[in-house]
Amino acid sequence: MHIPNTFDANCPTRLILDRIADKWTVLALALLMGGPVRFNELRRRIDGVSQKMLSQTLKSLERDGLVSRKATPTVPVTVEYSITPLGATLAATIDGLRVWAECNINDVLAAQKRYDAV
Amino acid sequence: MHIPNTFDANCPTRLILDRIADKWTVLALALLMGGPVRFNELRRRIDGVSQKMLSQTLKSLERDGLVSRKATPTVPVTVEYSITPLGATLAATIDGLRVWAECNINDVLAAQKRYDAV
DNA sequence: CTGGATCCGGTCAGATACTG
DNA sequence: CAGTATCTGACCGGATCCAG
Repeated sequence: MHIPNTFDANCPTRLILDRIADKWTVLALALLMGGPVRFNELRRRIDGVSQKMLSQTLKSLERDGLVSRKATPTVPVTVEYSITPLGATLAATIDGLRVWAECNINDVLAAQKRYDAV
Repeated sequence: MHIPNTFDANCPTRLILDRIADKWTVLALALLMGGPVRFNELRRRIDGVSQKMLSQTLKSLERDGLVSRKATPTVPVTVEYSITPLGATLAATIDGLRVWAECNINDVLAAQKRYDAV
């Protein structure tokens, strides 16, 4: 398995990337790795996400089979989102990105500073 | 090292994600893993990218210290983009995503089909 | 060949209000 | 609590033209 030398508009990589390459998706998946979380709880934990965006993000994740939604008809209703086995494998991959970010953020910021100084 | 339970608007993860969470960035990085590539060559290999978007993407990547740009003053000028050591570590991480995509695209598509059928 | 500058239509995302 | 509906301004990205 090695890197292709072209990326066709609808190769698997592009199809997946077009779907998950937004920050909310990645953040939601990462948080759900810790166990089931309810809607508003998720909203609180992801700083700056609007309820509209979170709603859309979760719906897409559910459609892709990466997250499952369970509503219990209490009053008021409570909804729990949890990661699916498939989603968990993706989240594990994505977590590598988070780790990279935490390890290398300083190098990136330094590079930006150097670049902007010119 | 474990997953945080909140994502602050300017935590490292968010800062990095806000920068690289677009398809062009990821695809360009992946392609540059194979060695230096020139502008138009890159353009051809990434199906559908406009020169404007590619230009912007490469400039951002250069600013972040992930890619280096080398112009040789031939006539006409030729410009070669190559990945930096820092960029290579990110690309390796990102490649995990590409691999995941290729392995699981069918499961995702099947899930979508199931979801849409309802 | 490798871009920058500009214009412009479409989409996205925030704000707000409302529902079960 | 967990969303949906609508409206609107901002931004993105494509097309085109131009320059070094």
